Amino acid sequence: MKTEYIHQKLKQIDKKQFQHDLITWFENEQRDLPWRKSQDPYKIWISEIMLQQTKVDTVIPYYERFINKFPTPADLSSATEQEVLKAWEGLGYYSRARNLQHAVREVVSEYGGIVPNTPERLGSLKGVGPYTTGAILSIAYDIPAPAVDGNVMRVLSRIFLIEENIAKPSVRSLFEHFVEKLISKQNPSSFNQGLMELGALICTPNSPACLLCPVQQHCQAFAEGKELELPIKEKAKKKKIIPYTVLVIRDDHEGFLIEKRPDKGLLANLWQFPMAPLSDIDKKSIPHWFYGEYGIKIKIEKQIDTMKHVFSHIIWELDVIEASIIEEDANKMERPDTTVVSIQDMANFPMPVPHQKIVKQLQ
DNA sequence: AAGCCGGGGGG
DNA sequence: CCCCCAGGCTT
Repeated sequence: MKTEYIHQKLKQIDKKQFQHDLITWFENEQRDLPWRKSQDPYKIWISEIMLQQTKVDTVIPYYERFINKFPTPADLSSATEQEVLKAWEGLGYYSRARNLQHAVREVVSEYGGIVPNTPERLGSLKGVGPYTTGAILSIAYDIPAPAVDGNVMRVLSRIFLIEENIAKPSVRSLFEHFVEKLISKQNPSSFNQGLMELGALICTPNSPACLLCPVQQHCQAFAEGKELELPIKEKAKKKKIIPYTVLVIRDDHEGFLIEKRPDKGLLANLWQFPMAPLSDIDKKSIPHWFYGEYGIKIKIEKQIDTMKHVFSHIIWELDVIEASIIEEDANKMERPDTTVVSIQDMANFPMPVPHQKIVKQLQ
């Protein structure tokens, strides 16, 4: 049934002509991007992980710094996790960085530092899913494998007028079967990158430049004036708002109290100023709450700022206040994951963006 | 299949 | 304010 559907759709375009039009356009019009200067599988890999859910312009400076700091798998393998997180600071989805280092260590120990070139070995590495597997195979190794991301699904849903909900995992698999049939065996790298580049430059979500499109004559959505109706996608759910009071606590020697977040979940292993959950406690009872949690008596000095930070699924509403230490109870065990550092030394600790902003204000 | 996981930019 | 993302892991 599915194969019949794909076959039916594919019959409606001239495959060879489509490949030629797409590849020729890509090779003439592609952007000059740092990861396109080499075919080094390690560098392609780094770029593909960074590009997950992240725009090209954001990635470029991170990629340059990262490759500079960790030029080879061996370099990344021997770094500390905090170094890697610091290099990733601000990029988001920090599990990407942890998984990447874990996988690179496996490549060094199991494959002599050579990135594997089979879908099975590549796809079993941590953080390397179906998309990244196909991207590395095709771009670094010239192997015809589908690399289907949101861009590719948007482009192909328009070209073939596919009215399936692209948010469903089963539909991504449908698109992979499509690309397996459609991909150029001679030049899978330019074919895959061409689809993605087209999605980034021409076949954009809200205002596609169909009049400039190199594959316009193949596009069924354009022919029927439906390009703005595709792809079909379910609406995102509402984000839950979570209020916190952020405590910027000074000691008597220009030091500030920061803590390491848990090693799982949101912003794992990053550092932050302590945060009191306002949904659990009353604002007036913050010093009492803090004494219970940290064993340190504090006094609220003044409000510094309020800020809102939007994540993929929640929203932090932050009330930032300054506090001072009244008295420290030496009998109470200090939390192992807290430390007192100067503003200057804080630069060595990876912190979430809203906390980076607080640091910047304190300077 | 659904939830979790960041951050920035555009309209 | 809304929307858009060059995905993968966990449950």
